[in-house]
Amino acid sequence: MASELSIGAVAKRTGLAVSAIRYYEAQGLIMSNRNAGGQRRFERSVIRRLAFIQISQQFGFTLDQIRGELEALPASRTPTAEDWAQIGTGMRAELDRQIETLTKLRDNLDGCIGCGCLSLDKCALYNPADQAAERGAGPRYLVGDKPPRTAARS
Amino acid sequence: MASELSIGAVAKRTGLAVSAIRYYEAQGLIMSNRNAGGQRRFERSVIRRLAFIQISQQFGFTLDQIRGELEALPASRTPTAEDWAQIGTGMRAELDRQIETLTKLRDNLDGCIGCGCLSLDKCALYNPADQAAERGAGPRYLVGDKPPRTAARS
DNA sequence: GTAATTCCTAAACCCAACTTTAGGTCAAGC
DNA sequence: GCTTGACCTAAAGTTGGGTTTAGGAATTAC
Repeated sequence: MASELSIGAVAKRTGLAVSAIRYYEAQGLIMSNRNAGGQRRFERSVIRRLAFIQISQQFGFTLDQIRGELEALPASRTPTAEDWAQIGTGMRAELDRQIETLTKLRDNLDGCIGCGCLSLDKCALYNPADQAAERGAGPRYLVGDKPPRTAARS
Repeated sequence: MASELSIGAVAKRTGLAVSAIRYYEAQGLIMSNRNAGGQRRFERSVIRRLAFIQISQQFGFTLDQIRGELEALPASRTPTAEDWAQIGTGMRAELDRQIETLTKLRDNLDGCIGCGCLSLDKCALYNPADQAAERGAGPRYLVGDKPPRTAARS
Protein backbone atom coordinates (compact mmCIF):
# COMPACT_ATOMS: atom_id res chain seq x y z
CA MET A 1 0.00 0.00 0.00
CA ALA A 2 1.47 3.26 -1.09
CA SER A 3 2.38 5.59 1.72
CA GLU A 4 1.57 8.52 -0.54
CA LEU A 5 -1.93 9.18 -1.72
CA SER A 6 -3.27 10.33 -5.06
CA ILE A 7 -5.58 13.32 -5.09
CA GLY A 8 -8.52 11.04 -5.78
CA ALA A 9 -7.74 8.90 -2.76
CA VAL A 10 -7.51 12.00 -0.57
CA ALA A 11 -10.84 13.20 -1.95
CA LYS A 12 -12.45 9.90 -1.05
CA ARG A 13 -11.01 9.89 2.45
CA THR A 14 -12.05 13.46 3.23
CA GLY A 15 -15.25 13.82 1.28
CA LEU A 16 -13.84 16.89 -0.43
CA ALA A 17 -14.00 17.50 -4.16
CA VAL A 18 -10.80 17.04 -6.09
CA SER A 19 -11.07 20.62 -7.26
CA ALA A 20 -11.28 21.85 -3.67
CA ILE A 21 -8.13 19.99 -2.72
CA ARG A 22 -6.26 21.51 -5.62
CA TYR A 23 -7.61 24.88 -4.61
CA TYR A 24 -6.37 24.49 -1.04
CA GLU A 25 -2.95 23.62 -2.34
CA ALA A 26 -2.94 26.68 -4.59
CA GLN A 27 -3.86 28.74 -1.52
CA GLY A 28 -0.97 27.32 0.46
CA LEU A 29 -3.06 25.41 2.99
CA ILE A 30 -1.61 22.02 2.08
CA MET A 31 1.37 20.72 0.15
CA SER A 32 2.09 17.85 -2.19
CA ASN A 33 4.94 16.11 -3.96
CA ARG A 34 4.80 15.08 -7.59
CA ASN A 35 5.48 11.66 -9.06
CA ALA A 36 7.42 11.00 -12.26
CA GLY A 37 4.39 11.73 -14.39
CA GLY A 38 3.69 15.05 -12.69
CA GLN A 39 0.73 13.88 -10.63
CA ARG A 40 0.26 14.95 -7.02
CA ARG A 41 1.21 12.59 -4.23
CA PHE A 42 0.10 13.53 -0.74
CA GLU A 43 1.50 12.46 2.60
CA ARG A 44 -1.06 10.85 4.82
CA SER A 45 -0.89 13.70 7.33
CA VAL A 46 -2.61 15.91 4.79
CA ILE A 47 -5.85 14.15 5.67
CA ARG A 48 -5.79 15.46 9.21
CA ARG A 49 -4.94 18.89 7.89
CA LEU A 50 -7.96 18.78 5.62
CA ALA A 51 -10.14 17.59 8.48
CA PHE A 52 -8.98 20.59 10.44
CA ILE A 53 -9.81 22.88 7.53
CA GLN A 54 -13.32 21.46 7.28
CA ILE A 55 -13.97 21.79 10.99
CA SER A 56 -12.62 25.32 11.07
CA GLN A 57 -14.89 26.27 8.22
CA GLN A 58 -17.85 25.04 10.20
CA PHE A 59 -16.80 27.52 12.83
CA GLY A 60 -16.79 30.21 10.21
CA PHE A 61 -13.09 30.81 9.82
CA THR A 62 -11.95 32.03 6.43
CA LEU A 63 -9.24 30.17 4.59
CA ASP A 64 -6.92 33.04 5.39
CA GLN A 65 -7.50 32.60 9.08
CA ILE A 66 -7.16 28.85 8.80
CA ARG A 67 -3.85 29.21 7.03
CA GLY A 68 -2.74 31.34 9.94
CA GLU A 69 -3.71 28.67 12.44
CA LEU A 70 -2.00 25.97 10.44
CA GLU A 71 1.24 27.90 10.48
CA ALA A 72 1.46 27.04 14.17
CA LEU A 73 2.04 23.44 13.16
CA PRO A 74 5.64 22.25 12.82
CA ALA A 75 6.72 22.16 9.21
CA SER A 76 9.67 19.92 9.81
CA ARG A 77 7.84 16.89 11.17
CA THR A 78 4.45 15.25 11.08
CA PRO A 79 2.28 17.04 13.66
CA THR A 80 1.52 15.11 16.83
CA ALA A 81 -1.74 14.91 18.75
CA GLU A 82 -0.42 17.59 21.07
CA ASP A 83 0.28 19.92 18.18
CA TRP A 84 -3.33 19.59 17.12
CA ALA A 85 -4.64 19.96 20.66
CA GLN A 86 -2.76 23.23 20.94
CA ILE A 87 -4.54 24.59 17.91
CA GLY A 88 -7.86 23.36 19.23
CA THR A 89 -7.33 25.48 22.32
CA GLY A 90 -6.98 28.59 20.20
CA MET A 91 -10.14 27.73 18.33
CA ARG A 92 -11.99 27.24 21.58
CA ALA A 93 -11.11 30.76 22.68
CA GLU A 94 -12.31 32.20 19.39
CA LEU A 95 -15.52 30.26 19.65
CA ASP A 96 -16.13 31.51 23.17
CA ARG A 97 -15.76 35.03 21.89
CA GLN A 98 -18.30 34.39 19.14
CA ILE A 99 -20.83 32.95 21.54
CA GLU A 100 -20.45 35.93 23.80
CA THR A 101 -20.99 38.34 20.93
CA LEU A 102 -24.13 36.57 19.78
CA THR A 103 -25.47 36.47 23.32
CA LYS A 104 -24.96 40.20 23.67
CA LEU A 105 -26.77 40.81 20.42
CA ARG A 106 -29.63 38.65 21.59
CA ASP A 107 -29.91 40.54 24.86
CA ASN A 108 -30.03 43.80 22.96
CA LEU A 109 -32.72 42.38 20.76
CA ASP A 110 -34.72 41.46 23.86
CA GLY A 111 -34.76 45.13 24.77
CA CYS A 112 -35.99 45.96 21.30
CA ILE A 113 -38.79 43.44 21.42
CA GLY A 114 -39.95 45.03 24.62
CA CYS A 115 -40.24 48.46 23.09
CA GLY A 116 -40.98 47.35 19.55
CA CYS A 117 -38.82 50.17 18.40
CA LEU A 118 -36.02 49.30 16.04
CA SER A 119 -35.59 53.02 16.29
CA LEU A 120 -32.60 54.72 14.83
CA ASP A 121 -32.20 57.03 17.78
CA LYS A 122 -33.01 54.84 20.73
CA CYS A 123 -32.38 51.26 19.79
CA ALA A 124 -29.22 49.77 21.21
CA LEU A 125 -29.12 47.27 18.38
CA TYR A 126 -29.08 49.78 15.65
CA ASN A 127 -26.02 51.77 16.36
CA PRO A 128 -23.51 51.74 13.57
CA ALA A 129 -21.32 54.30 15.27
CA ASP A 130 -20.83 52.03 18.26
CA GLN A 131 -20.10 49.12 16.04
CA ALA A 132 -17.60 51.05 14.00
CA ALA A 133 -15.95 52.72 16.95
CA GLU A 134 -13.53 49.88 17.39
CA ARG A 135 -12.35 49.77 13.84
CA GLY A 136 -12.94 52.75 11.58
CA ALA A 137 -15.91 53.76 9.54
CA GLY A 138 -18.91 51.90 8.25
CA PRO A 139 -21.15 49.34 9.86
CA ARG A 140 -19.27 46.47 11.35
CA TYR A 141 -20.58 43.07 10.52
CA LEU A 142 -20.45 40.64 13.37
CA VAL A 143 -22.14 37.63 12.00
CA GLY A 144 -22.08 35.92 8.70
CA ASP A 145 -23.71 32.95 7.14
CA LYS A 146 -22.49 29.84 5.50
CA PRO A 147 -24.86 27.39 3.90
CA PRO A 148 -24.35 23.72 4.66
CA ARG A 149 -22.61 21.92 1.85
CA THR A 150 -25.49 19.50 1.50
CA ALA A 151 -28.41 21.79 0.92
CA ALA A 152 -29.22 24.62 -1.40
CA ARG A 153 -30.78 27.55 0.34
CA SER A 154 -33.97 29.07 -0.90
CA MET B 1 -39.95 69.75 4.45
CA ALA B 2 -41.11 67.05 2.12
CA SER B 3 -42.71 64.07 3.71
CA GLU B 4 -40.93 62.00 1.12
CA LEU B 5 -37.19 61.60 1.19
CA SER B 6 -34.62 61.62 -1.58
CA ILE B 7 -32.21 58.70 -1.76
CA GLY B 8 -29.41 60.88 -0.46
CA ALA B 9 -31.45 61.86 2.58
CA VAL B 10 -32.23 58.22 3.29
CA ALA B 11 -28.54 57.38 2.94
CA LYS B 12 -27.64 60.04 5.47
CA ARG B 13 -30.27 58.91 7.92
CA THR B 14 -29.32 55.26 7.74
CA GLY B 15 -25.60 55.40 7.15
CA LEU B 16 -26.02 53.23 4.08
CA ALA B 17 -24.43 53.98 0.72
CA VAL B 18 -26.73 55.29 -1.96
CA SER B 19 -25.72 52.34 -4.11
CA ALA B 20 -26.74 49.91 -1.38
CA ILE B 21 -30.18 51.50 -1.11
CA ARG B 22 -30.70 51.21 -4.84
CA TYR B 23 -29.52 47.63 -4.63
CA TYR B 24 -32.03 46.82 -1.90
CA GLU B 25 -34.79 48.29 -4.01
CA ALA B 26 -33.70 46.22 -7.00
CA GLN B 27 -33.81 43.16 -4.74
CA GLY B 28 -37.35 43.95 -3.66
CA LEU B 29 -36.55 44.72 -0.02
CA ILE B 30 -37.83 48.28 -0.17
CA MET B 31 -39.98 50.35 -2.51
CA SER B 32 -40.00 53.91 -3.77
CA ASN B 33 -42.12 56.32 -5.74
CA ARG B 34 -40.75 58.60 -8.43
CA ASN B 35 -41.14 62.35 -8.72
CA ALA B 36 -41.80 64.23 -11.96
CA GLY B 37 -38.13 64.14 -12.90
CA GLY B 38 -37.84 60.39 -12.36
CA GLN B 39 -35.97 60.55 -9.07
CA ARG B 40 -36.77 58.22 -6.18
CA ARG B 41 -38.87 59.49 -3.32
CA PHE B 42 -39.08 57.30 -0.25
CA GLU B 43 -41.71 57.21 2.44
CA ARG B 44 -40.31 57.76 5.89
CA SER B 45 -41.16 54.23 6.96
CA VAL B 46 -38.42 52.98 4.66
CA ILE B 47 -35.91 54.11 7.25
CA ARG B 48 -37.19 51.65 9.80
CA ARG B 49 -37.20 48.98 7.18
CA LEU B 50 -33.58 49.70 6.39
CA ALA B 51 -32.73 49.67 10.08
CA PHE B 52 -34.29 46.23 10.28
CA ILE B 53 -32.22 45.10 7.32
CA GLN B 54 -29.01 46.31 8.91
CA ILE B 55 -29.77 44.66 12.22
CA SER B 56 -30.74 41.42 10.55
CA GLN B 57 -27.50 41.42 8.64
CA GLN B 58 -25.62 41.70 11.89
CA PHE B 59 -27.36 38.52 12.88
CA GLY B 60 -26.17 36.95 9.67
CA PHE B 61 -29.39 36.69 7.74
CA THR B 62 -29.08 36.79 3.99
CA LEU B 63 -31.06 39.36 2.02
CA ASP B 64 -33.24 36.52 0.83
CA GLN B 65 -34.13 35.61 4.38
CA ILE B 66 -34.65 39.22 5.32
CA ARG B 67 -37.03 39.71 2.42
CA GLY B 68 -38.95 36.75 3.77
CA GLU B 69 -39.21 38.30 7.21
CA LEU B 70 -40.27 41.62 5.77
CA GLU B 71 -43.11 39.97 3.92
CA ALA B 72 -44.77 39.48 7.29
CA LEU B 73 -45.26 43.24 7.44
CA PRO B 74 -48.55 44.69 6.21
CA ALA B 75 -48.19 46.08 2.73
CA SER B 76 -51.34 48.16 2.89
CA ARG B 77 -50.40 50.39 5.81
CA THR B 78 -47.39 51.77 7.58
CA PRO B 79 -46.20 49.09 9.99
CA THR B 80 -46.83 49.73 13.65
CA ALA B 81 -44.57 49.11 16.61
CA GLU B 82 -46.41 45.85 17.22
CA ASP B 83 -45.78 44.71 13.67
CA TRP B 84 -42.08 45.21 14.23
CA ALA B 85 -42.15 43.59 17.66
CA GLN B 86 -43.71 40.50 16.10
CA ILE B 87 -40.82 40.18 13.71
CA GLY B 88 -38.35 40.74 16.50
CA THR B 89 -39.78 37.75 18.31
CA GLY B 90 -39.06 35.53 15.34
CA MET B 91 -35.54 36.81 15.17
CA ARG B 92 -35.03 36.13 18.83
CA ALA B 93 -35.99 32.49 18.34
CA GLU B 94 -33.59 32.14 15.45
CA LEU B 95 -30.84 33.72 17.46
CA ASP B 96 -31.44 31.36 20.35
CA ARG B 97 -31.05 28.48 17.96
CA GLN B 98 -27.78 29.85 16.68
CA ILE B 99 -26.35 30.26 20.14
CA GLU B 100 -27.34 26.73 21.02
CA THR B 101 -25.71 25.35 17.89
CA LEU B 102 -22.49 27.20 18.49
CA THR B 103 -22.43 26.05 22.08
CA LYS B 104 -22.84 22.46 20.99
CA LEU B 105 -20.01 22.83 18.52
CA ARG B 106 -17.84 24.27 21.25
CA ASP B 107 -18.61 21.40 23.57
CA ASN B 108 -17.68 18.97 20.84
CA LEU B 109 -14.47 20.86 20.34
CA ASP B 110 -13.73 20.51 24.04
CA GLY B 111 -13.89 16.78 23.62
CA CYS B 112 -11.50 17.02 20.71
CA ILE B 113 -9.03 19.12 22.62
CA GLY B 114 -9.01 16.43 25.27
CA CYS B 115 -8.13 13.70 22.83
CA GLY B 116 -6.23 15.83 20.35
CA CYS B 117 -7.74 13.72 17.67
CA LEU B 118 -9.48 15.63 14.91
CA SER B 119 -9.87 12.13 13.58
CA LEU B 120 -12.05 11.44 10.62
CA ASP B 121 -13.48 8.28 12.10
CA LYS B 122 -13.89 9.12 15.74
CA CYS B 123 -14.22 12.84 16.09
CA ALA B 124 -17.72 14.12 16.75
CA LEU B 125 -16.78 17.44 15.22
CA TYR B 126 -15.88 16.05 11.90
CA ASN B 127 -19.19 14.84 10.64
CA PRO B 128 -20.55 16.95 7.84
CA ALA B 129 -23.84 15.09 7.47
CA ASP B 130 -24.69 15.42 11.14
CA GLN B 131 -23.81 19.07 11.19
CA ALA B 132 -25.97 19.85 8.24
CA ALA B 133 -28.93 18.09 9.79
CA GLU B 134 -28.54 19.74 13.14
CA ARG B 135 -27.85 23.28 12.10
CA GLY B 136 -30.87 23.88 9.96
CA ALA B 137 -31.40 27.26 8.39
CA GLY B 138 -30.12 30.56 9.58
CA PRO B 139 -26.92 32.29 10.42
CA ARG B 140 -24.10 30.51 12.10
CA TYR B 141 -20.95 32.11 10.81
CA LEU B 142 -19.12 34.74 12.70
CA VAL B 143 -16.38 36.82 11.26
CA GLY B 144 -14.25 39.31 13.03
CA ASP B 145 -14.51 42.54 11.18
CA LYS B 146 -15.39 41.73 7.63
CA PRO B 147 -18.73 41.43 5.92
CA PRO B 148 -19.91 37.88 5.44
CA ARG B 149 -19.19 36.38 2.12
CA THR B 150 -20.99 33.22 1.33
CA ALA B 151 -19.54 30.56 -0.86
CA ALA B 152 -21.64 28.86 -3.44
CA ARG B 153 -21.62 25.15 -3.16
CA SER B 154 -23.99 23.14 -5.17
C1' DG C 1 -28.97 81.93 -15.12
C1' DT C 2 -25.54 79.09 -14.33
C1' DA C 3 -22.52 76.23 -11.57
C1' DA C 4 -22.37 72.64 -8.35
C1' DT C 5 -24.68 68.90 -6.57
C1' DT C 6 -27.45 65.13 -6.66
C1' DC C 7 -29.62 61.82 -9.10
C1' DC C 8 -30.58 58.40 -13.05
C1' DT C 9 -29.49 53.66 -15.57
C1' DA C 10 -26.82 49.92 -17.19
C1' DA C 11 -23.03 47.40 -17.03
C1' DA C 12 -18.72 46.13 -15.27
C1' DC C 13 -16.09 45.03 -11.41
C1' DC C 14 -14.84 43.16 -6.49
C1' DC C 15 -14.20 39.38 -2.98
C1' DA C 16 -14.05 34.37 -1.19
C1' DA C 17 -14.31 29.80 -2.09
C1' DC C 18 -14.92 27.10 -5.05
C1' DT C 19 -16.71 24.48 -9.62
C1' DT C 20 -16.78 23.92 -14.52
C1' DT C 21 -14.80 23.68 -18.94
C1' DA C 22 -11.47 22.86 -22.47
C1' DG C 23 -7.81 20.58 -24.10
C1' DG C 24 -4.77 17.59 -23.14
C1' DT C 25 -1.43 13.63 -20.34
C1' DC C 26 -0.80 9.57 -17.33
C1' DA C 27 -1.87 5.06 -15.36
C1' DA C 28 -4.26 0.79 -14.98
C1' DG C 29 -7.06 -3.13 -16.51
C1' DC C 30 -7.88 -6.58 -19.85
C1' DG D 1 -1.62 -2.34 -26.92
C1' DC D 2 -5.46 -0.05 -26.34
C1' DT D 3 -9.22 1.80 -23.99
C1' DT D 4 -10.98 3.81 -19.94
C1' DG D 5 -10.61 6.53 -16.15
C1' DA D 6 -7.88 9.41 -13.23
C1' DC D 7 -5.10 13.27 -13.51
C1' DC D 8 -2.95 17.80 -15.30
C1' DT D 9 -3.23 23.24 -16.16
C1' DA D 10 -5.29 27.57 -17.14
C1' DA D 11 -9.07 30.20 -17.51
C1' DA D 12 -13.72 31.28 -17.02
C1' DG D 13 -18.05 30.92 -14.38
C1' DT D 14 -20.91 31.14 -9.90
C1' DT D 15 -23.06 33.40 -5.78
C1' DG D 16 -24.18 37.28 -2.53
C1' DG D 17 -23.84 41.77 -1.50
C1' DG D 18 -22.73 45.14 -2.94
C1' DT D 19 -19.28 49.34 -5.38
C1' DT D 20 -17.49 51.69 -9.40
C1' DT D 21 -17.76 53.72 -13.77
C1' DA D 22 -19.67 56.04 -17.73
C1' DG D 23 -22.62 59.10 -19.66
C1' DG D 24 -26.32 61.80 -18.90
C1' DA D 25 -30.52 64.44 -16.63
C1' DA D 26 -32.65 66.85 -12.63
C1' DT D 27 -32.34 69.82 -8.67
C1' DT D 28 -30.43 73.20 -5.70
C1' DA D 29 -27.51 77.13 -4.37
C1' DC D 30 -25.94 81.45 -5.27
